Amino acid sequence: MAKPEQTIFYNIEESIKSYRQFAQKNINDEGYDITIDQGLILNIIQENPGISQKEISRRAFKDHASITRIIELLVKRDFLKRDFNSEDRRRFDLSLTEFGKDTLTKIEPIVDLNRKNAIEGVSVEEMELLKNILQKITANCRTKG
Amino acid sequence: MAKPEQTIFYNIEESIKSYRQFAQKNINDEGYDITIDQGLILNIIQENPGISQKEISRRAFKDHASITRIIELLVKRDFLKRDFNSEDRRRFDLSLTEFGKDTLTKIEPIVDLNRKNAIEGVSVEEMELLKNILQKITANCRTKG
DNA sequence: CAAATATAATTGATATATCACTTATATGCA
DNA sequence: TGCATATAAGTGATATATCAATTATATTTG
Repeated sequence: MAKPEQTIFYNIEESIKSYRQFAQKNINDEGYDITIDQGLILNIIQENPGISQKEISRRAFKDHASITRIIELLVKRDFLKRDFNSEDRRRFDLSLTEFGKDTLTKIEPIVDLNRKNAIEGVSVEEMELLKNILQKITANCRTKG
Repeated sequence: MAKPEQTIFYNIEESIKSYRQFAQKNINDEGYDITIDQGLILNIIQENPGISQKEISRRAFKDHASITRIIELLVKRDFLKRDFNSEDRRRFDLSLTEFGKDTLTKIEPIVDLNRKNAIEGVSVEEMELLKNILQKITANCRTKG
């Protein structure tokens, strides 16, 4: 087997883990007790009123079981409100609480800055290339899987 | 906040998750009950006799607590043998059992094929570019973190 | 040498990932 | 209408990630 360190998958893992660590640290350092995944889910819900958990799971690229549990936590921590959907009783209406909205508003600039800092020195063309290649890999894994 | 789906980090997450899913499925389909992380750790140990858990954690880009637990599992499942190190009693000597060696030998061609298939259609130049850009992102996150 | 410090590994707590299975409800079709 | 099937979400089991604190041992230094 080729040495794992020499494969591109190692670099991909390394970069995304570095980013997650970096992003989480900057949020914690500002005094917010929320994970980047939780923030991501809050953002998706706020931007897509009426969204189903299934659709959140697709957008966040997470398993629906994970979404169930993250939402549970978000409700427990009072970031999120969950009401039954009157039209489809299998579903729930998710909405941010005032505290959730407030927190999201405050962490958004941190998240934006994190992203900006992480890609500093990478040109627009490089970003396009990077995106295209990654999408090619994703497509390979999906079609062959 | 910019839409998460439009950031490069989304593409990175998407590609690495697709790859992991694809790779794991192909190993399971061949009848092996081992995770790709466990296989990775076995490979690192086999290729680096006498390696410490600390060093494994650095190479596998995993937290040392994760390594402790993965190794625990590998021992429990009889893939790995763990003896006290006579020179430094804080450390352990890790080595693959016959079953571990055998399993690794058998999954290696699958792993190689997985990697090959996942990057099909990506040129050598593109791979170099991809690697360089990812390393730039990693470096940004580390130096700014 | 003894105390301070550093290092290797473990543990506990919490969060997330993934799979398979289940439950509840909705929808489509005979 | 009534049953088969599809869909939304939850649950249980297991694996992994991360942080902080702890334990055991080694090394450094006064």
